Amino acid sequence: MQWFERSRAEVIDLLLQHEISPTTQRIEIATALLSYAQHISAEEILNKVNHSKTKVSKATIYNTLGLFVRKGLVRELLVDAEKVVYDSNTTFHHHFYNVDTGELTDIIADDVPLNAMPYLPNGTYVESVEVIVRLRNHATTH
Amino acid sequence: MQWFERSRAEVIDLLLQHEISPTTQRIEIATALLSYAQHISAEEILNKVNHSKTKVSKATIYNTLGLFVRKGLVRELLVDAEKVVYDSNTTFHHHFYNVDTGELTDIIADDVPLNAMPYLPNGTYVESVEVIVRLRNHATTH
DNA sequence: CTGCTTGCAAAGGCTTTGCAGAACA
DNA sequence: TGTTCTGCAAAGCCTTTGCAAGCAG
Repeated sequence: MQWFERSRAEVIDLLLQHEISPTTQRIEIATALLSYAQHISAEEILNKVNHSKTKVSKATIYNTLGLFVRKGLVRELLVDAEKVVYDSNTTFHHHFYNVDTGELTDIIADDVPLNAMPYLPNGTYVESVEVIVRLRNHATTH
Repeated sequence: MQWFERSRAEVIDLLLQHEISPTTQRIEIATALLSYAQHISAEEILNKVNHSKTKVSKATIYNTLGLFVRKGLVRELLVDAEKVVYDSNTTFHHHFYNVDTGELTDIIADDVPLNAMPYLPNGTYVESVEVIVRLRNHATTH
């Protein structure tokens, strides 16, 4: 699945749809998040944004990411003990994580029949489902 | 699924089975891990162990946990951006994580038909699969 | 002896916080 | 002018590392 670099107007629209006032910094960060690189870490956003005209501080990056997650604009994804990435694709899908290369790719949900949700504890409902399939490369002739 | 407090001999055996030399500290840590509280964090282990006779340093806890994971004695489980827990149940199963209470419970794998693994990237094999179903409590009358 | 283990304390890396100034309505 | 937002620097937290002492074979 590919993403497009969104137009400024599109990004602003998306922010508004999620009840986020579209400040310059937030537009910048959202644009980075929504660009073709779907899975992006806080640090990568920091780099990406600060290569553009608008500079954004670390504090603002982190605060804004937290805000975006709370507002449902992006999904927080735990791939590694020490690695959180943000996923701009909020549709229901899962992930391959290649431990050897660090590569993270989507699995469209329909490919993984995960419909049965039996025995839900009483009084609870499902907020989200996270499936991470950890891959390794086959040992090959070196 | 319930676990038993293992006998010292059992724990040593388990360590040996995983090619881990059973030092005093490792036995202590393994016992904590294998006790009824299946999902336990580094900090909880630290507390648990240091309430026993044998004190173990933080450094050793972390090093030992790393060792155990590498040797396949326990499974590292990412529940929260900032929370890693260790799961002494290494059989194939998944987890409910109640965001409201922090409670973490098992889903036996058979209850979630997750057999299809289509479109595996070329040259890779599945190392592990992690499914976390995030739950919330239904809003009720207060 | 020689190598593996442990533990202390320091270093590290990422994230959050406090607070003052800037931007916006 | 009041509220929201931003950014700097400091603080915090969990985890790792360096290194010396301890222990085991």
